[in-house]
Amino acid sequence: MKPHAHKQHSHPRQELSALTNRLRGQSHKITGPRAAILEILRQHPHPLTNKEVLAALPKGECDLATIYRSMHLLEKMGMVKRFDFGDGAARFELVGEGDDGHHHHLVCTRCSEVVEIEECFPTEVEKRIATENGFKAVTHKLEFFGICPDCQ
Amino acid sequence: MKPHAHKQHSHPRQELSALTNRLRGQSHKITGPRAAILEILRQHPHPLTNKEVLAALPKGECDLATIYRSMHLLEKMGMVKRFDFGDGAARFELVGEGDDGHHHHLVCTRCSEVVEIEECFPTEVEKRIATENGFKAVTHKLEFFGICPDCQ
DNA sequence: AATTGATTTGCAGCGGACTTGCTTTTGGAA
DNA sequence: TTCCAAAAGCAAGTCCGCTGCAAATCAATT
Repeated sequence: MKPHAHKQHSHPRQELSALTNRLRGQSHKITGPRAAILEILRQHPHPLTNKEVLAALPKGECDLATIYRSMHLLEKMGMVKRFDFGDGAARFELVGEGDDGHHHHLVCTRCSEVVEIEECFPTEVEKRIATENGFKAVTHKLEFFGICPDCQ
Repeated sequence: MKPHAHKQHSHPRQELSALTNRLRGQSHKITGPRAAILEILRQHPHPLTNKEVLAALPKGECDLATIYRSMHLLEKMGMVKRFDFGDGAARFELVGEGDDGHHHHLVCTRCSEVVEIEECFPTEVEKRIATENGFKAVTHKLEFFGICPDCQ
């Protein structure tokens, strides 16, 4: 796996204070580990595994179990979005305020380079699929896989 | 998780002999466990986890490790297609002869009911995504999630 | 039909991702 | 400052999946 090169997220990088305020607003504590994790996510606007977050943290800063628990909290609060690239490790990305974070990626199957993708599955077709099958609250997970320019 | 109800696959159910012939044709042995696994897959034309296959087998018929190994073999031969519903367990489905097995599912997040979906991500858009980013051999994974009629 | 040898199986142990119970620490409100 | 609910650290445990090795087995050959 080579160093990640990514397209930037479309929404502006959030201030750390804005992020901690969102936490505080929900009556959660701003602890050292949580601030550190948010700062790492802020600095890497790309999907990161919990282990990658741990590695990016000043060592000894925080336990891996705490990262797992923090990600659950942030996910439940909608501050972070979970992605699955099919390699068995969940990845998390900061979500902009008021955004739902729904988007997709193009992932290189050789080097794991990740590109953010604007395109999405057509809403009308998804709605038709839902009603045809009587399902409610239908969403989708969609990721693209291929070989990046450097790996061809 | 209630009993699975599914739409039938569009391609006709294959004969077990046709399946074993495909194995034999690639100079693999037709062993008891392999025949039993193929028979289970044939009877359940829906994505099954390895543990579900084991449970469907007459008990003691075969070891879980053998199922893992057989699925790898069948996947490599293109006789089986791997799906990922995001719950941490891979699922496998028989693929028709000459088919690539590419299709998608609508999964109930409450009871895990699975419906096969005909629709697919527009090819032209996928091609555009590939060329715009310089990627080759681009495919996608796409699954839909929602609440099924019974669970609403 | 018996022989034989490479393939396959069963078993058991291992690794990685993720979770959880419990004790200690800590943020932040009173 | 005091105090306590919330959070962190640690360690053990769960679940999925993989692998090394000895024993079993398919199927080719005699």
